[in-house]
Amino acid sequence: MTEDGTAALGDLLMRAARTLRRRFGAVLTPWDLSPHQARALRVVSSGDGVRLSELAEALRIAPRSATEVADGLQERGLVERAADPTDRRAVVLTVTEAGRQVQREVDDARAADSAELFARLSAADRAELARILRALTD
Amino acid sequence: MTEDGTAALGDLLMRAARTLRRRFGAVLTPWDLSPHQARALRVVSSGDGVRLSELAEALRIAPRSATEVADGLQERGLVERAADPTDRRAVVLTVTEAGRQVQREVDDARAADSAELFARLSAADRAELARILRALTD
DNA sequence: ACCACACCGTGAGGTAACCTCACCATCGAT
DNA sequence: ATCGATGGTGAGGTTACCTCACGGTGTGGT
Repeated sequence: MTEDGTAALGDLLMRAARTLRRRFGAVLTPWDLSPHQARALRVVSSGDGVRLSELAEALRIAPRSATEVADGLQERGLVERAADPTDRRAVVLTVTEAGRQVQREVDDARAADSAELFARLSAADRAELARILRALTD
Repeated sequence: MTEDGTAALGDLLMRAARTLRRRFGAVLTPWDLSPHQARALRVVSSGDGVRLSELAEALRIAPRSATEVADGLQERGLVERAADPTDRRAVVLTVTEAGRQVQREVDDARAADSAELFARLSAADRAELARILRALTD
């Protein structure tokens, strides 16, 4: 059943991702953000006026936990809570100017780190990797 | 600076790994093991007579935390503690018969799941992916 | 118009998996 | 023989999740 080495393939993928995750975490230290917070900031930055429930879904965490993530970002002044004009139950998160700035910086730093890591691959291999991974995850 | 899309490549890799991790976690539910415990069991199974400090290093956690992982595995009767004959300070972990059995089952289940996931790739693409990932992580 | 019901965010409280610090037993080199 | 380094663990803390319960709000059925 494993003659084609798919188990080993999974290991390789996990290992590569671990390396990436580790580096990503290290990249974030200047801003004192957790990977999760960075991801949340990204979600809020891209969609404008994101509901807490939407954030929870995007981050794949319970709604209650999204509240805490939002708290953390708000304490740092990176996002703001506002009432949703279309639904008075809901709260929408909007990125602040500072948040947008941080998001840009983090994005750049991450891109630079990614570029450094993937530099050991040829351009052709990078394209090939992207194609295969895309095929793998639909 | 991101004209070659390396940042997106990182995203793709993370995403694929997340899928894999999620599935792996799901695969483990019949044995009520956490991914970390499964990994620890694997380490203890492969090397025979593994020190706690070695386990900590393999799992990349603090020595103190390895104690807890070992506790969990020992409570389930999957590993045993024994004195290291060459160093009376040290404790070595050995896998029990039950542990070896569980390890085999988990390994098979994981391989089967991996095979299912990677089945959507052609054999050529699987080989290509393996080659590229290996190049990426040395 | 009413009402039952679903849904939004959050307070309260719990858990799992980490961590650091302090400690004792032991080892190895001087 | 001594003394600094090492191996495991008790004590206690942090973080990032979780579930449950609740008050405020939208919505469809009658």
